Amino acid sequence: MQRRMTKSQKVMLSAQDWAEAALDAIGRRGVEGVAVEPIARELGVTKGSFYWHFPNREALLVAALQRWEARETDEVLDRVQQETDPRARVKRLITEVNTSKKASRIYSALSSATKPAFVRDYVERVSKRRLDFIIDSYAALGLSADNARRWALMTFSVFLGSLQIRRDLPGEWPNADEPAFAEYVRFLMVSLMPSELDAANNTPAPDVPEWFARRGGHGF
Amino acid sequence: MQRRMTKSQKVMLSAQDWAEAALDAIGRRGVEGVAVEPIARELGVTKGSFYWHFPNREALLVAALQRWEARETDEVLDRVQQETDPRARVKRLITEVNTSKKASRIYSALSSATKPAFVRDYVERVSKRRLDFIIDSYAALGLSADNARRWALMTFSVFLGSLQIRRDLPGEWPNADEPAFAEYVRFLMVSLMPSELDAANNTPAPDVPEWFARRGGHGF
DNA sequence: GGCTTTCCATACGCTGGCGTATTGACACGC
DNA sequence: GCGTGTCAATACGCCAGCGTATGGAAAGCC
Repeated sequence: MQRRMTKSQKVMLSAQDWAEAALDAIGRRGVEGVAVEPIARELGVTKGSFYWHFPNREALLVAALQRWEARETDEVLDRVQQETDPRARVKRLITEVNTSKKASRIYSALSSATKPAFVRDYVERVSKRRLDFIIDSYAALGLSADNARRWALMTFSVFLGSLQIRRDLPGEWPNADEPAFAEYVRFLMVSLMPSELDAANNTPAPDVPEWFARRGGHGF
Repeated sequence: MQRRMTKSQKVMLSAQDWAEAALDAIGRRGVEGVAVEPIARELGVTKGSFYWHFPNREALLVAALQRWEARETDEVLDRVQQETDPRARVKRLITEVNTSKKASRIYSALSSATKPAFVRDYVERVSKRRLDFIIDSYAALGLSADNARRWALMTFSVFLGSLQIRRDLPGEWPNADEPAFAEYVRFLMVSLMPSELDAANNTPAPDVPEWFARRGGHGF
């Protein structure tokens, strides 16, 4: 990628560069930390540059969010969607608990943001798209709609919770190179993957749903 | 609780009142939203009151965080700790996915906060205490240390993830009064509760860990 | 009823970030 | 080369929030 430059070899910034820097700032300082002048300093320019590319700060946030939404849907989901076998796809889904630290920080920063109201819309769309995709993946295993939904909610919860644990308690989470990590992922694999039995009788009896008898139901 | 008042029936604020208002502000506007003058307006006073009770804004944040840490440890954990039977305790733990919306908003706001560095210390302490408690609860079922840790990590992840889903996708989460909610909780109960078999043979074979054979191991 | 303590109001200066206006330096078409 | 368009620096006014200083009202003490 050849960047545009001036004759004196100084980099010319584009709106995309600003949007990317804003996304990075969201990950490091939160949405409130997306301030024009600090980002300009980080980019080595002044805000005179910014207000040529954008009308105001909100427009920068929108650009960053669009960039984020596109990445989270197109890239991440496509990466899993290439798995055609339903079971392999769900397995791939489970291993996604080990996503990049930067991506997870952006996600949770946006998730807890309140001030520009439209941020919540982006978060909601991305989250819903992810959840729906997971539901579809479980449905492809032969589960009923209700059961696919339950499994997907649990798997999505594990995914989101793992991101938070890795950030809040990095010492408690096994490193990707340790054997404990691979063991934990395999543990999740067993716990988050329904058995063929679940896929078979997925017409829940009114009193005893099929998932109830899965492992015997320990007397509750 | 009798509040102190002046003769003209005007409420006298205490430092605790400010800390509580700050905690509320964290839940509604995030840590950055803890601003002295806005909170003063909400409390119906001016910041002249605040700077009598506190030296500066950081002290207010510390007071709010101390209050939060005390509540999250003493209250919440004690509520579960009253269950003496190990199995009942884990079950009680799982139903805790349905905590108050306000508490969950505070937790995630603090979790994604970056600016005052000491916030992370409080979050880490509270999170670690929660996780350790869950680990102990699973260990009380007879699981080995490694297994208790795995189950606890998954359960804690589900708990944290559920909070986030309820906030980001409130429509996707079943309401507490719907039957779907009770069904989902029972589903979690089965999925997050190890079988007696797990508790029995918890000496992992080197090649085939015991959790591997739990449900047959679907060929990975 | 003075005196002190407690709690709050008011007024002020300061800083950081937003947005605008103006000017300037290249690059490019022609 | 000479306008014209592109990108950026500088200077300015504005506002919100922090922290300080000072004054003041009510209550308690004796």
